[in-house]
Amino acid sequence: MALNTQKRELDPVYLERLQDYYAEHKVIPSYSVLAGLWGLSAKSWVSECVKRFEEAGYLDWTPDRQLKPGRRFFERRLADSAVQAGLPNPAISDGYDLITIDDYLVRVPSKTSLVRVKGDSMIDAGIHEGDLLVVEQQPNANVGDIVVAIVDNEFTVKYLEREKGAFVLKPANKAYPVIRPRGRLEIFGVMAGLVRRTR
Amino acid sequence: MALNTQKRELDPVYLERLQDYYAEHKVIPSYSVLAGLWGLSAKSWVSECVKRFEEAGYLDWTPDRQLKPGRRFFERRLADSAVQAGLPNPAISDGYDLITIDDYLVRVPSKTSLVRVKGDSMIDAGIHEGDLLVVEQQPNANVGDIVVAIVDNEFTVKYLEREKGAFVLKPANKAYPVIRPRGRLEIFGVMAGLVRRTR
DNA sequence: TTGACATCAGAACGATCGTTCTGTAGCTTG
DNA sequence: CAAGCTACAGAACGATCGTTCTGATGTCAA
Repeated sequence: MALNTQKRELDPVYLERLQDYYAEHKVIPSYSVLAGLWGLSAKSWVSECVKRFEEAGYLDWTPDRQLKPGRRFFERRLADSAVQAGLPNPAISDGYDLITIDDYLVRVPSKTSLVRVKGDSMIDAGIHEGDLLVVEQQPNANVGDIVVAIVDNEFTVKYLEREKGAFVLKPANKAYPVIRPRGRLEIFGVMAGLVRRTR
Repeated sequence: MALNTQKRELDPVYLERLQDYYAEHKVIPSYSVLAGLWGLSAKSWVSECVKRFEEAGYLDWTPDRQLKPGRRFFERRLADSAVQAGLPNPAISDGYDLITIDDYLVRVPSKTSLVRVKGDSMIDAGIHEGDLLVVEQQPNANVGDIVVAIVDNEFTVKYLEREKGAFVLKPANKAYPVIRPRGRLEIFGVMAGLVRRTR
């Protein structure tokens, strides 16, 4: 039926099953479990299939030779503006990798927090009330960054700017005043991203 | 130094190291690798620590008794507006509100796609160029929804509105015209959320 | 019909796995 | 200062790991 453009085919169903398993357990199973998952009863054949997925970039190995997801494993079709007919076939997709949303936003898990936005003082920066701000915790920031600062024992999200040698916090909404902190400005972290749920 | 309110402490540094390892490899390593990661040289002690993380919900086991991330493994601290002194200790914190970003945004993985936003036609809805739109694929939508429609073989993000009995696509930017599709309006999906990365 | 090749099954094997047991050093508590 | 606990190290052990080899079956082109 299908033309054998490659010398070797790899079964997209196998990949889907593995991805579903991973989605549930967040872990790549052992070869014996894989055999059950794929309906095979020979580990040797599992080994062969794993090699193909490895060559195709769907699986990889840690430095300690543990099986792990490869670069293309998390590809969720990033639908681009040009639309081809119907839904794209992820197994043949060429090109791009988009990973999980979490990975997209979080670089250092241990230093990343989420802050829920209150008020509309940053509305002109596209930051709405109720949005979740992805914040990388760090004690200092650069001018122009959107920072989460601690003012009067509360979080506040503002642009960090410099004014006459002193740091000030500028809202992105003309209805709000610039905050000129007396004394030291305590910075909780820098905005690294934003998450909004609309349904 | 620290009061031993719990009979057993678990080292938050261990968890952070493991989370960072997982962020890099997407896999929980073996006990020997964990020993290296944590600077221990006895697997017996690794086993003990793993048990504590398991009891705390940070680690878990697959049905096949493989170690996997637990329910709290991906939790990120949702910092609320009221700030307590200093940084919260994620390992001992109680009363937290922790969520995972993927779960927050994606309800039905198999029907969820990401679409990168082009242009500023929805700027007044806080949707910027370059943002990733979380889209739940479905062929129809309600009036007022923000939809991703297919017009002239391209994705376009607009409000779905009704005008004289016909569906129209309204931008959230006065500089753009309302789109009145001739014939059937093809809807790719409905916006379920938004993701923006700013660094 | 006969190779050539791909797809699987099954078994053997050394390596590595996680568990468990014993031992020790340091700190607390009484 | 003795008892008890925590925090580790080290070794032994059976279970399981992934690799590799042999062989059966199916398909397809020559």
